[in-house]
Amino acid sequence: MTTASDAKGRPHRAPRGEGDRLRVELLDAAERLLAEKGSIEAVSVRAVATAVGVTPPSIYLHFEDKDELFFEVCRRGFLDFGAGLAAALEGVEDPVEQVRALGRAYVRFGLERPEQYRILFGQKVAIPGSIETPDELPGMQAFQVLVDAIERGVEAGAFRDGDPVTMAIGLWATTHGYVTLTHFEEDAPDELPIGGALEDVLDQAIHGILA
Amino acid sequence: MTTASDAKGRPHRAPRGEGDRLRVELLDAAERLLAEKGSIEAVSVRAVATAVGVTPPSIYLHFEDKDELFFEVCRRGFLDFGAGLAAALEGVEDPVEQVRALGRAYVRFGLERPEQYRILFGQKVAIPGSIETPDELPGMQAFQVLVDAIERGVEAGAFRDGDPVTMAIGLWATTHGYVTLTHFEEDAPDELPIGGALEDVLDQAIHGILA
DNA sequence: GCGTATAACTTATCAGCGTTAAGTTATGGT
DNA sequence: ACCATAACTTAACGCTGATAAGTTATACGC
Repeated sequence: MTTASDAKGRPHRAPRGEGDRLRVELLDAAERLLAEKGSIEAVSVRAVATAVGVTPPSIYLHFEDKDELFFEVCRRGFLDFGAGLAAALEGVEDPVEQVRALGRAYVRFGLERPEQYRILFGQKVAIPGSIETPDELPGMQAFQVLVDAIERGVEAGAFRDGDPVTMAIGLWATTHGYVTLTHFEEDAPDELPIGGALEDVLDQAIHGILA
Repeated sequence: MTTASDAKGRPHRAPRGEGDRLRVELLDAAERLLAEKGSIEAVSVRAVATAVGVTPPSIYLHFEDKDELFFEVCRRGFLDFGAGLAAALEGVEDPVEQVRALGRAYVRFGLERPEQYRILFGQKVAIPGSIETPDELPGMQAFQVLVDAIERGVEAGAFRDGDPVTMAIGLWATTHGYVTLTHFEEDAPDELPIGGALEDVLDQAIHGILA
């Protein structure tokens, strides 16, 4: 077992210029293990390393530390999320309905992928020093999509005349809170009637910013 | 140092029936250290033990494990939370203003004690098996306070004619989401303009359920 | 006031964690 | 064919949460 292949026959050493191959494999493994275990603390650096057939210190050739590794995992996950939101806008013309569609898409993502959502939004992820502007923060573009939709609604006279960013914060807070509470409900011993209230909750939130 | 007193001269062994004295001291120390360090992971069992002048294994005579210790810390904190909500209602007659006051009190707690809030509402600590009904879940009574306030508002004709529980869910989701997002903002390198939007967000949410 | 059961706490130790320093080996340009 | 070095390993550090086994002080029955 001193020679270089794991169970899948993978040679341990990548060719010269392609050290990043291991980097990607580490991210894939970390993402998978994270979905399995459900929390960052439950996924050890050692587990990630052995999952791809490599020793733990190799990770530190590609990531500053464990935090950076999992931050990167989350950043990748946010790309899916953003894509889902963007897709929700397609074919919807009315700005109010666009906002409603975004809310539904947001909640759908949160409920269909609870583990991933919890990691992205519900858990404290250390932010590496390499990130300096808010634009680089994962999820920020997704927020901007919402702000833009509201802005269109304001210009169209559908929403009240106010700061779109503030309205977006309120809506984001509502949907995020709804998702989190539904997660909590699922973990709770008996259930609150939260799960079925989405449409009403969205109605209320949107009604709150109508003109 | 084999004999039994720490820096404060505290004898290490409690009298016969009063083993719970150490339990309380451990909870106090854990709460203080949690506030200092800002996260559970940063507070080791060893640190809690030595803070009260005791060895680490002593903790396990009073708590199942580290999770239970810190869940208990938060459960105590929740008594303050409930009291804060109740206090927020005092002197406020108008149901709409009562709901607004509850929202403010909720957010205030979430922002002043972020770690405690994260543990209680963020489902970061496993719920001990000893809890069996929702009523025992921390925060459930607080939710009922909100439902009752809304119900009064509905009866007074101030809020729309609908299910108070559904409206409460929407408002709870909004405040909870607002708190969570503000936590996220504080961890971020630069800031979103979330922190100062509370009053507007509350306005929107309440406006959404007005008659 | 003595004996003794046991509550209250300690000693010693475990396996696992994230991380680092130093060593090794395969690779590709010259 | 050489050799600089990218890519990875070996070995180890100090820390963590946790447990099993040992010790000591206390309070109650007699």
